[in-house]
Amino acid sequence: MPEEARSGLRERKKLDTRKALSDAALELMFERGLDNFVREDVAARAGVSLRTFSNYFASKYDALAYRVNYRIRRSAELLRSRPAEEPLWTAIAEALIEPLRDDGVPFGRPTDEQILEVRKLNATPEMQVALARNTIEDLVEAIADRTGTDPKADLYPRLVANVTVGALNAVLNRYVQTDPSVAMSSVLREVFASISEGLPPPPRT
Amino acid sequence: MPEEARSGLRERKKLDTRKALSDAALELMFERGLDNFVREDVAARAGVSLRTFSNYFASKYDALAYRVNYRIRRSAELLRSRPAEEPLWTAIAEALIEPLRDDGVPFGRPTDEQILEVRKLNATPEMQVALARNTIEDLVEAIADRTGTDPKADLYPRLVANVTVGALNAVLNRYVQTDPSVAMSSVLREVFASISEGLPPPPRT
DNA sequence: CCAGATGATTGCCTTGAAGGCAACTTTGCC
DNA sequence: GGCAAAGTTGCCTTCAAGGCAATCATCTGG
Repeated sequence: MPEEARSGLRERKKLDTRKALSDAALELMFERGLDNFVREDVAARAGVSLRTFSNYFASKYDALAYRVNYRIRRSAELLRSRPAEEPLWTAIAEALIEPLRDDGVPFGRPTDEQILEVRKLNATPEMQVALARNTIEDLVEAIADRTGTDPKADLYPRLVANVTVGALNAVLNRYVQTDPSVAMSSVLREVFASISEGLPPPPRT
Repeated sequence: MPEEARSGLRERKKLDTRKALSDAALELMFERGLDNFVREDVAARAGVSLRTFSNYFASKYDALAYRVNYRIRRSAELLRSRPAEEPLWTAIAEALIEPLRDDGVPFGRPTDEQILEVRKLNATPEMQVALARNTIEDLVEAIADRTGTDPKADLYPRLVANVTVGALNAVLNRYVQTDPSVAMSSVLREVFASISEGLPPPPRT
């Protein structure tokens, strides 16, 4: 059972702490830059001990990746509730897009320096690890459910999940690296439509 | 200029050291298990200092990923020399397959325990990242060349490269997770054919 | 409502990773 | 042979990861 779904004071407090730690990490990154704060700073700002930080997140990057990972988990859920007759890649695209809408702008409109920090963050291998962790498996499960395949035995759901994450990474990389004048949602729709057509060679530039 | 292409005693020695470190890491993993050796052990076996290990590889996982990364770089080269009229995904599949043939069986036929170690290794996010690092860019360049797109400005080559790596990861995961009775090359051909058809939902089991 | 059980928080500690710096050694080249 | 460039090494500091046990908060059954 996912932590988000349970109730009770204890569970809610844990969730609050996790979110507080994640937010503190993001704030510190924006204030000081990615390399100018340590886990202890994050713990201090969230009002817990360093050891407690370790109980919640395996690394600074896990804390920074929390929001994104949360969104992808939500996307996996949403994928299950998309209409059954909807084409697979449309369902995947829409499931990925919806949590982006909800999230709004957590820290106000980003300044140029903030965008630069996010770009640096996304480029680090540690961040890539943090993003890969905890998300692929949820997607594999959801896709297996939807397509009636076996997540353990069949290659198919894992393949689709990997392709999905690969595509998402490409779009995110591109989004942060160039001027985000085009809305990410429309880029995502195009990309997944293109995948469902087999990614034919000459792109319409 | 890639390190592999240069000559001279100095360059050759560096290459030898790199390979010795990578091999030592793989041997140690098979002998002791993934979690039962440290970078210092690897350095000792390769006959260099720990500090030198750090000069060659950023992490234990980078050392373990060296062979695979080397193969992928070779695949990127091979992709450029595939016939121009060949469909893109066929060219990619064949370019990925060829280096696998050359490599043979580096450590003899793997035992069950060795397969288990490789499985554990491939499952770690650290390894997934080590695999993607240093290779994606080469693939992006090669794909951009082949498709006449701009690796900086266009989303297309990055998208295809990410999808390729994602698919390769899925196959590698599957390969070590189940009995490798089917040759990897034929699985790769099927997978990329399937991608070029848009990955239609019901897989032929 | 209370007392034991269960789970969370914390401090302490050990191990390992990462990488800057300067001394020293090897290779390349004239 | 000898100088310059590049590779290797030891030493060092900082940070990360996580086991263990004590303490504290929440939960649950009587």
